[in-house]
Amino acid sequence: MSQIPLARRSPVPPESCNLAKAIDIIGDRWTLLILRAALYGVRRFDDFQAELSCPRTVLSGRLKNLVEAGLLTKRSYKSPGKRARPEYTLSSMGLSLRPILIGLTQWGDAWLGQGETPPISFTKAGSKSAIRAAFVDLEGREVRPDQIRAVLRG
Amino acid sequence: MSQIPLARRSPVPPESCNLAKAIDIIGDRWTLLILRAALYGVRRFDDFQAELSCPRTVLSGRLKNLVEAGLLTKRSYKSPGKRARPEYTLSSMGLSLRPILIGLTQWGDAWLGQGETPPISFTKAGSKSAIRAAFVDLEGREVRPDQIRAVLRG
DNA sequence: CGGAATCCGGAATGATACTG
DNA sequence: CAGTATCATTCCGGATTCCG
Repeated sequence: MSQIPLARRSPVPPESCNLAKAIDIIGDRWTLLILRAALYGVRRFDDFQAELSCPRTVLSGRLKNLVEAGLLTKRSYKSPGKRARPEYTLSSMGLSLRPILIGLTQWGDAWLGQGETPPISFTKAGSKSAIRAAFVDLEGREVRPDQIRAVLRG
Repeated sequence: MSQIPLARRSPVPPESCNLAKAIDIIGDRWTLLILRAALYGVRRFDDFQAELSCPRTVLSGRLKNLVEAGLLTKRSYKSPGKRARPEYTLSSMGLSLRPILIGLTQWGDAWLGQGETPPISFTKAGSKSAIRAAFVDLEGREVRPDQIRAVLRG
């Protein structure tokens, strides 16, 4: 099944791999669900709380971590005639996770959806055909998974 | 910064979203590191353990979960003249997570790498130019992030 | 080598209540 | 609304030991 050649260790130890650092930040259930909600436009504390049904203490801590990590920006927002409220919006760092979260959603649709139609799908603006996560070369053309090669720095 | 319109709730509740199900399976630090190692060819218990430096109990539990979830396949492997050993290889379900893990690696390189050259990069076979995670339409042409539209089933 | 069983201490969770 | 404070409970990581 696996065409991957046997190895005893990975070429890059987890400590020096940026994937491990990324996992330290977002490799958490609540954190990922917060980012998911943020990508759909949720910005306020109580809205996150209603969306996630998680303890407020947990939400508070995760939001703080995400702000410190630079994925969320906390600022105060005042709608006219109302008092100011804090809101959490995605920074460009957080926004750039979008392809990954959409990719993971589509992976879930394909493997965990039990044959049902996905509740949400993604298309190109002005088109009706679906898009999917993939790899592209410098010219923006798709590279098939079996064409991918890992190159060590050296 | 964020062009995402304000929303009070996400269009799909987390319970019925396959992203949430996916997060339940892989939204865990050790699990993601196991999958990372597996994608680089690690297959055996003690090799995973040396790679991750995690308690054997933890590794044992995570491997079992991944097998039950269908991401890893456990089978017995005998090299000639030696006794049979169990080995864990990625199923096609697990292999299909590759774009996501590579995408997350590149996200980490871009935002967490502190300006250093990434220790590992990815190219198309027979080429030297880098590839990156992106979205493509049905014809395999890239779709820019600002061109992505979410469509609800209905 | 590849686990399972046991145990412990600390961290996270979750409920509830309180405050500006 | 947007948090903090408190607290019981549960869970998890880590070490150790044992076994086929």
